[in-house]
Amino acid sequence: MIESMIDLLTRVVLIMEDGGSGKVVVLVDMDCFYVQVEKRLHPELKDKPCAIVQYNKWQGGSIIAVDYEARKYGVKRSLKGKEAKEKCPGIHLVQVPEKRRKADLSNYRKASGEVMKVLSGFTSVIERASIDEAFLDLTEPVKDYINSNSFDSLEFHADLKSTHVAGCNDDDDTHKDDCDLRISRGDWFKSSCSSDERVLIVAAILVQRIRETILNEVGFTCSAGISHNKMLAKLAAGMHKPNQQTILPQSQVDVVFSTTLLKKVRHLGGKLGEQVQDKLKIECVGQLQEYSLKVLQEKFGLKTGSWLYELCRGICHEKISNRIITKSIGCGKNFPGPSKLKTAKAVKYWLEQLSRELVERLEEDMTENTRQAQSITVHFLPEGQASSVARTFALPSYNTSLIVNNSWNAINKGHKPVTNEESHLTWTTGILNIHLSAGKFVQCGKGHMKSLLQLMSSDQECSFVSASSSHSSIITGKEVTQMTLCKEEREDAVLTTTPTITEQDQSLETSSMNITKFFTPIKRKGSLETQLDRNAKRREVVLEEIKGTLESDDDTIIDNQFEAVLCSECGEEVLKFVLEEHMDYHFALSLDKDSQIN
DNA sequence: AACTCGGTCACT
DNA sequence: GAGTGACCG
Repeated sequence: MIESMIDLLTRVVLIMEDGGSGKVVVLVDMDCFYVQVEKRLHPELKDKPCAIVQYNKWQGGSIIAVDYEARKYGVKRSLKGKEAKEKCPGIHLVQVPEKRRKADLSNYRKASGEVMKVLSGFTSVIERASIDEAFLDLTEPVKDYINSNSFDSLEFHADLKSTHVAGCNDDDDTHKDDCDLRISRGDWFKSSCSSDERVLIVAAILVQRIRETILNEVGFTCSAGISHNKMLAKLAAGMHKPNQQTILPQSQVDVVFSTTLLKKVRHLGGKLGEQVQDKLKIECVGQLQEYSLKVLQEKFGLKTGSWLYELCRGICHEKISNRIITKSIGCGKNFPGPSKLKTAKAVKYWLEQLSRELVERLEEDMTENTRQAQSITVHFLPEGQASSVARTFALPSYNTSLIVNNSWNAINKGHKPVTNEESHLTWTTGILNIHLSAGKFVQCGKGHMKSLLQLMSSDQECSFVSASSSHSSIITGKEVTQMTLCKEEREDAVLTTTPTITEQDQSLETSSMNITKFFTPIKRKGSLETQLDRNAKRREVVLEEIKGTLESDDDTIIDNQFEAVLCSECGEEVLKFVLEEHMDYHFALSLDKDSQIN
């Protein structure tokens, strides 16, 4: 009786101390990720100011990533390469690889996968939040760590030099020492820390271990935020970068929020944040505490109101989903201003390029994740319209022509040509953007991969599916009886297929496995690729491409492809296996000429 | 004559 | 379920 009361009281205190979450949540954020990926590939760039640009013909290209050396000079995302050179003359601008005349981000996606794989060795709950960020739920690993260690043996002298505690003003030298000493000596356990801080400091020891492992196994540094929910973890991660980590305990929320700008909080960086700022005439998150729940709900709606009310007190109920692969795979391209697509020929050309990239990525995805996309959405932005239009159609098989034709029908439908000059149409208005996105993945049933691969590679007639046709016909189709819907979709499934155990289910490790990982980090086979491995892989990729082009496995034909021929257009010597791409280039040039004439 | 090219989620 | 739009970097 007494014991259960004490237990209850303890739980109440715990709830008060951690804002009611009862959880340990971490955000791992790779430092200027694209730059690190390129520097791993080109080690000579290490220690030099660097930025990554997409394309470079116009104003030196658009910057999409900047390292910390170059940031000192004021170089930032969305500047042009040219502007970066002006601010930082010594900067090295690395171009994103191009394939089929468009930016190709697959190097970065693959590197992201390497990181996610390392993370999955430490906890069973991971949410890939973007290509370079993941949330981890370390609640169980922290518990396990504490339970299986007497605190005498715990690493009181753990190297936590790169760990900060938010709210202790680290820029102020007097306070800085206090924070660092408390952690490095381990005094925290004996006295001054609340229980929530203690839990977070144990988490910090684990996160330090995770970050070291990422560095050792895949060669990237990252920063991390350690707190009780996603909002606080994300905020904390941004406080000390690069290659550092920050604890944000519930006890420091008020101090931190008194100076944290509204727009720095996740989801408040856009229009909503502006609205809140304007309607309430406030600048910092903490000031939201002065408003009652009722007032906030009146001004911003029931849901957003209560979200804001809790948010400014450090409370956030956003769930951490357990997913390290994406729910959709897409690719797109802008055709701004003069490069807008004005003819059917041009639109079809780019649909072909985008479809080829998409199918290539979907096929890799099927091999890696044993799942198949069931639908495609084509987004396009007609000139003069404020926003893009989206049309969805079924994807019964990974077939480029099917995607091109259905997309073309969708785009052409509300977009009537005004003239018809010889073989190509001219529109009054152009297309400024096209994006293709595949989704609605279903898991492939085990033991049926072979038949699926055959289905995929078989040279079947392109079966047209009108934009309006329901995808239920696919769901009732034969091939789907061999699959189960993806994990997250299963609850909604009306299908009566036999449930199979998915890869995802199997990858879920028990917490007892996690603890093993923390004590004796296991070197994962294959997680650290050698340069040799990478080269071998690249050769494979090239060979696969050639095979794909030829639709043949004959090695002698492949050998012939390394012969050079003279291009009829420009007279240059071109290897046979890149001839198709080379002719694509001339075709693209001719499209450009067309658009200048029109 | 241009903040790309990805992604996720909420609302209707 | 489809389409639009907000938000992130």
